[in-house]
Amino acid sequence: MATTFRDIKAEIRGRITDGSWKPGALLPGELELAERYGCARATVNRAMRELAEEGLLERKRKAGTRVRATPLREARFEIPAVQDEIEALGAVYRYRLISCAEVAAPGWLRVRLDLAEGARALRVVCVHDADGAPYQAEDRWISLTALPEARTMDFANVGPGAWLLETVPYSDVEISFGAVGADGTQAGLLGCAEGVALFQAERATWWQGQAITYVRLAFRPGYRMTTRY
Amino acid sequence: MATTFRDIKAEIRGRITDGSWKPGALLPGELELAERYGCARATVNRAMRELAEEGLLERKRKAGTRVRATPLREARFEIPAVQDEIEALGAVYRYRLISCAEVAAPGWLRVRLDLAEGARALRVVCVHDADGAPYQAEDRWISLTALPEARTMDFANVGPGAWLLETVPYSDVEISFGAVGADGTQAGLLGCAEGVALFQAERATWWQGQAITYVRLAFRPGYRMTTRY
DNA sequence: CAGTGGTCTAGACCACCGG
DNA sequence: CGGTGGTCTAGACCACTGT
Repeated sequence: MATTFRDIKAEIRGRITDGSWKPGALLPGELELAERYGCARATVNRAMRELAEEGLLERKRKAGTRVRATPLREARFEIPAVQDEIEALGAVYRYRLISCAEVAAPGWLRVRLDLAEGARALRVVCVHDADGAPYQAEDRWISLTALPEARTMDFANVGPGAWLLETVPYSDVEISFGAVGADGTQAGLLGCAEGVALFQAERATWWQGQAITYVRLAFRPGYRMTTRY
Repeated sequence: MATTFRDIKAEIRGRITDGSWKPGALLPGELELAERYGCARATVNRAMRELAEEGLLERKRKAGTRVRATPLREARFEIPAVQDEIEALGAVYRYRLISCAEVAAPGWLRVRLDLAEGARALRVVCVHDADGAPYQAEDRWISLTALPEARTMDFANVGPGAWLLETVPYSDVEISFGAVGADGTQAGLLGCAEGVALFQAERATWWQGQAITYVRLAFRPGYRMTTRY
C-alpha cells in the first residue's frame, strides 16, 4: 500500500471539500499525519505545502496548519501568442500590417513605461485574422531606447509580437483586462460599428528594469476569456 | 556557504532571462548541478521542479531538462469577494438587494448547469456599491435542487455570494470574462447609459458534481482587472 | 537498454513565533 | 521556551522514454 504525496493531497482535499474539515479548522501536525499514513514526514510536508500554495491551507510555524478561513480564489489564465490561440481553434491564421512608423513617445507612454523625455518609439498597428475574419487588433509601441534594432525590422510578414518573443523571450509583464467601446480605428480594423463593446487587454513588458513595449489588444466583439479553478 | 533551492532557482532563472541559456537549450542533469553547487540532488530537483511549474523549464525523463522553447505565459488573478475587493480600495462597501424570486429555471440555464427539466431556481439581483457609487451589478441564479434551504434565506442584508461562500466554501468553478454593452437593467443598476461597454464576469459553480449557482457580474464602466507575471 | 527525472525515507538542524 | 513547519542530506528504488 503505497502512500504517495498525491494520495495525501487527495485525502486532505477531500476532507476540506466535503466539509469534514471546515474553514479555520486546525489540522494534525506533520508528524502525526506521517504516522497515521505510515510514511515519512517529508511526504506529508510536500502534500501540505502544495495544498497551501493552491490556497486551501494556511501554514504557520508553531501555530500549525489550518484550512483557510476565506478560500483564496485564484484563477490562472494561459496567455498564448495570438497565432497559437487562433490555430488552436482550428482556424487559419493571417497577419496584416496596417502601419509602422517611428515617432516621439507621447507623454502618457513615457509615464507608463518610465521613458526619458525625447524618447522615441516604433508604433506598429496590425490585425490578426482567424479564417479571414478579424480576431484581434493590435496597437503596439516599442521602445527604441531598449531595442534600436527594431527600426530595421520589417514587420510586413512577421508580427511584432512574434519578433519580440524571440528577441526578448523571458521578460516581466504587467497585464490588465477591461472593456472599451470601439473607437473609429478599432471599428474599422475589426469590422464592427463604433461604440460596440470590445474586450481589451493592455500589456507592458520590461526586461532587466528597462521598458520594452506597451501594447493594446482589442478582441473581436463577443470574445471571452475562460478558465476553471 | 549555504546553497538553498532558492539560490539555485535564482541562478537558473538569471541564466535564462539574461540569455545565457536560450529557449530550447539543454541544461545539465540534476546530478551534475548538485556537484557544481555542492548540495544534494533533492535540492536541485526542487529548484528545477518549481521552475518547470512556473513555465520556464520543460522536463522529460531520459531527455533531460530544457528551457521552454515557447515561454508559457500564465497569468494568475485573485478573485476576491466583492466586499473585500472594495474595502481593499479603501472605500465603504454597501450591499443593495434589488429582487429575489423563485422561478422555473429557463432553458439556457438548465443547459448551462445541466439541470433537469422543471428544475427550480432562486434568482437574486443585487448591487454592490463602493463609497455610494455602483461598483458591480450581480444577476444570480441559485439551484434549488442543490440548495433548497436558499428559499428560506433572507438576502436583504447578506449578499448571496457571501452566503454561498460560507455554505459551500470549496467548490469547482468555471469562470469567463468578456465585454458587453450595458442592457437596460444593467444601465439602470450601474447608473450609466445603455450600450456602454462593461466588463463582465460569468461564473458557474459546482460541488461534488452538482450545479450550485450561475452568476453574471457586470462591473462599473472603466473597471480593469490587473496582474503581473 | 540505460540514463534521466520522480519520489520516498530516515534523520537532522534550524527559524520562527505562540503561549 | 519549546513546538511547529522549512529545509537539507545521503541514499535508494522506480518509471518513463530516447536511443
